[in-house]
Amino acid sequence: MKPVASTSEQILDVAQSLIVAGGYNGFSYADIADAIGIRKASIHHHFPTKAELVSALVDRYRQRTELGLKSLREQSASPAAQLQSYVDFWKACIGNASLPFCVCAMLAGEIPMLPDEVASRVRGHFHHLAEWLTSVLQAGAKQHLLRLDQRPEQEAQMLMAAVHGAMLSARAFDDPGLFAAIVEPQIARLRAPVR
Amino acid sequence: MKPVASTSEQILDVAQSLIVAGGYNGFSYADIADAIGIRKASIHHHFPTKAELVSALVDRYRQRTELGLKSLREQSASPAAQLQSYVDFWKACIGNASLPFCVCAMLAGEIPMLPDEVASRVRGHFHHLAEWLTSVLQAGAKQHLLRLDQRPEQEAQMLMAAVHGAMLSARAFDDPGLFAAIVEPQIARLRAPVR
DNA sequence: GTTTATCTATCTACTAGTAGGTAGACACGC
DNA sequence: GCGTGTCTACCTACTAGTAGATAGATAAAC
Repeated sequence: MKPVASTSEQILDVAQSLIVAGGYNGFSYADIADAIGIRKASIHHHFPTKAELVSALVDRYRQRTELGLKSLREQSASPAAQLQSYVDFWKACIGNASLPFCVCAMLAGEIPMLPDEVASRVRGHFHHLAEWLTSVLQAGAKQHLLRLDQRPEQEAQMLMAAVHGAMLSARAFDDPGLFAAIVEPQIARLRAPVR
Repeated sequence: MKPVASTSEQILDVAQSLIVAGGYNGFSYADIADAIGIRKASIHHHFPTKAELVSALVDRYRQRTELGLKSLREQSASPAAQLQSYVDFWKACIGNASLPFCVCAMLAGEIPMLPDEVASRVRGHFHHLAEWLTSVLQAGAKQHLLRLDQRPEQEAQMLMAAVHGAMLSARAFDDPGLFAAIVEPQIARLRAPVR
């Protein structure tokens, strides 16, 4: 039996799925209130302003991501396996529609009109993810398990863009399988043995 | 001297730049009215509903894209040069901040909550772009000027995702140069002579 | 052990402002 | 005169956010 989530966690859960569907301006306090059966004012008790709510959401999202990526590095044997696990995570999310888009990718598109406190957190997530990918690629190259055509930082950026672009295409073409079709060859290219 | 644009064109111009900044829910009739110095009601005269306005905008955007891509195929010598010109177009847009994001890429992220008439048009743009890229890649492969690791349709999807992902990263990292840094190696990979 | 005070989470009811959209009048050009 | 475009003035629904009340839990004071 899963313990009942606290109200503030429930609020963040609903807000997350609404943001994934429609971005920062795509949901309202009323939407959340209706979804979990409380009043709008109760949400303001937990998160006084919308900017604070979304900031808290991004903080939680980043904390979970950091935890996930860290345990990935500890559990997965090789850098190649780590990359694959990262991609597999999103493949599963998009496949079963549980989290069919990265919250921060969604928000990043709206950066020009996001409250500063939210925008800077979204940028933080991008920087963190880029660093993680860079270090994995670097380790793989050092062990001669991955073949990089570019500097690790640049390969990391390319991979990240591929992942986010693939999420968008999967949505635009309404084809979850498209995500893997786009991302897998990129991984395969890195994994290919030195020729 | 550039002729003064018609009111409805001005409305679409402003709407486009507002959507590029914040998506479908990131602008209002009032924003447009303020920007071009007319009243909200006048906008409703030209575009009765918001869904119609954005639909017209996407139609115009697609028409311009089709024209641009068609003339690209006619003017540019080789398929490789055509790909490069396509990428250079976006490089310039992002560099001088004139159109630092594809309208349809922005809207595609919000597809789950877009009005149907808008969503289907956005999907149409994605399909059209994928077809154009596919045919260019196919021609390049036939002439042995491009080296494809995957089927042309799949290479087209990969390139498209790279372009959209690169737009997002350029925005998230607030670094226009990042777009080229991500996309150029992908083009270079295709252009590389057969080994 | 009862009283008093404080804290937490919720509620109802409200605010000012904004959303998209409408009705009807006015002016201009063909 | 009729169509086109713009205006003022308005509408209803919804926005984020606030005020103030209530109920229950916790804890300190006597």
